Amino acid sequence: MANNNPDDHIKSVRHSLAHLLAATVTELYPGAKNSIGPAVENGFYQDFETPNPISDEELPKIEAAMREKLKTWQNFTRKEVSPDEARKVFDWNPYKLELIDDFAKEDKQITLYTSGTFVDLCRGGHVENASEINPKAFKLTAVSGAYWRGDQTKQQLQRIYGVAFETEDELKKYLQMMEEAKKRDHRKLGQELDLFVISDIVGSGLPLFTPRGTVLREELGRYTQEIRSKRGFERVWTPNIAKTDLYKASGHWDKFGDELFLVKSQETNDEFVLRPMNCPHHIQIYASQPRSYKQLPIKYMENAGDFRDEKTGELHGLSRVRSMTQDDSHAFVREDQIGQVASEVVDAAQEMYSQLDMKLKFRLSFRDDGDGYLGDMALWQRAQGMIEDLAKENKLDYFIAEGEAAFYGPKIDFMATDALGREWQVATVQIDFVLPQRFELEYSTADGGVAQPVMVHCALLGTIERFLSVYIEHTGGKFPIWNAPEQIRLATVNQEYQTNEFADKILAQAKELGLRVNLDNSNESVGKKIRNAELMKVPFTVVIGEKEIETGELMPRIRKDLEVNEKHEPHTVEEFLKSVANDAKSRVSKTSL
RNA sequence: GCCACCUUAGCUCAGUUGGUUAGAGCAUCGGUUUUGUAAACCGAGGGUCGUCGGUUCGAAUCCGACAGGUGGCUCCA
Repeated sequence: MANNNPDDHIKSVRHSLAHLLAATVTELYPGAKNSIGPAVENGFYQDFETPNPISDEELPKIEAAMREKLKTWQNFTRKEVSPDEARKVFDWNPYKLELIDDFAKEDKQITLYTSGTFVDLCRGGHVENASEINPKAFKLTAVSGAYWRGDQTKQQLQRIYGVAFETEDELKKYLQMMEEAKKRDHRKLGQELDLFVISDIVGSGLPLFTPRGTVLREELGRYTQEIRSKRGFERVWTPNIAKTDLYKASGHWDKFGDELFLVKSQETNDEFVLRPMNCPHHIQIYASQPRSYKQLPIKYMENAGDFRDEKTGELHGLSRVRSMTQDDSHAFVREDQIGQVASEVVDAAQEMYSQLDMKLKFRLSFRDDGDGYLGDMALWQRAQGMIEDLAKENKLDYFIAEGEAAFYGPKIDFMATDALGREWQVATVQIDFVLPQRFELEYSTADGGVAQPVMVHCALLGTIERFLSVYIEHTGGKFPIWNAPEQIRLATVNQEYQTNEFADKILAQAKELGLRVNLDNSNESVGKKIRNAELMKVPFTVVIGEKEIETGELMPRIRKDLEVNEKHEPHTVEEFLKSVANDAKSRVSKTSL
């Protein structure tokens, strides 16, 4: 199918390569059966049942065979067939037979595509001629397992992934981007910059934060609270466990029972749950007193530890953990306040992410027809309508995703784009009519009656751990002054008494200003000390020796990515420290030095 | 949990087809040096080769189980 849209063309190239891969593998591995093979972002894949597992060492061999075969291919020819004809062609392939049965049931026209000697069941979307595929612009990248039709209970197939582009150059660029992503991998930087560790004996998915990593956590945690504090949220503190009854009442027990960590009291035999989320706790604070319409909205926030027993195969650095910290907040509002409160938190998120130098997109996550959602349809529709109105009013860059809702209500999910152009789900705002109902929350109305509040859940960072994984990769570990674990490194030239005395004085002054500063007075060369500070990506390194002692002026060395006005001016100790302290306080990422 | 692959010193990695006391760089420690903007010099310590079991005269190397990790799948309130 000829197409002038370049996006569609590369898709056809990728899809055609999936055919080529299927043709090559079924030939190279007798008995191999291909199932499906679509074009995906940046490339394609094809699933196979194979007599023996294929290992990634075999990919180059397959790739070479693909290039050979490509030479023999010309047109993709299309043929419409009846289900029975198709069954005859694929009598050897149970996956295709299953698909044919499904298509027959749906009364779909069945089409076969032939290229070279390879026939596949396919609805189309190929290049017209195989010569449109650049043999130097694709590469097989990985082999993995994938369930037939994405169903865990079904046969697991071998999936071979490839990437493909129009030109060799684009492929090269893509591979370079992947290299850069590897360099910035938060697990790698987490170790190199000494931010967090994961200990086997503590357990997988349970990251331990070092002093440096803890600074980051706490600076971000403080920021997310400050930004909401300005908007009337009050801090609360609640414990990490609660009786199972709380989660039975909230519905979390049924919804994801096997992901809950259970804790048993040896005294009373009572069962507790390590909390997977904080809403029920906050609800109990709301419910502890009679509330009046005059008090609403009541807004609580807490950077709260949560625990979820994720399956081990799903754990990944800081982005998927078993112990996490949500910068959670819950507003209990009257129905007429939903819009106002929700747009407040949307506004908060926008302020925050612009400060963090990340672009935001908004996904309106609505329910689909499936079950597993609590609350009646009318409530859902009302809430979803409100969310969409809100997105329109705030002129958000949004799209709607059905089936992405929480079980208790629809949400706005915030997708942040990082420095490498990758999108991550971070913040979320959720409107919830269900939990207030389950916990029978109420407030007295102006006319002496009672009404049910609505809950607005919101986490700006999402979880601090997951956000850190994104943020570390976004910044590449070059943190801005305000949250840099170490802001200033003092490097002495020698170990003379006067040098140390002067350095100690600066150190004390800096600490007085609340700066995070370290002194390196080890017996190393100045070059080595600079290098070490540079490797740790410390924003300012200050060499201290005779010159500085004499003049009382410092010549700070500034990390390259920080924008400065007057780089090489000497500054008095006081000027320098105050300016760094100001930049940290106002959370600027460039510096006024 | 499932599929493939991986696990050698604190870190990054060598270690030939199974064959004596398992190596290097960085880091650490000791000494010399007292240093001016990205790596001073010399020396030392550090490993039950992830764990347990098996095959073998002999295992870091081959096989199995378990643990941890990587890439996916499934899941993701």
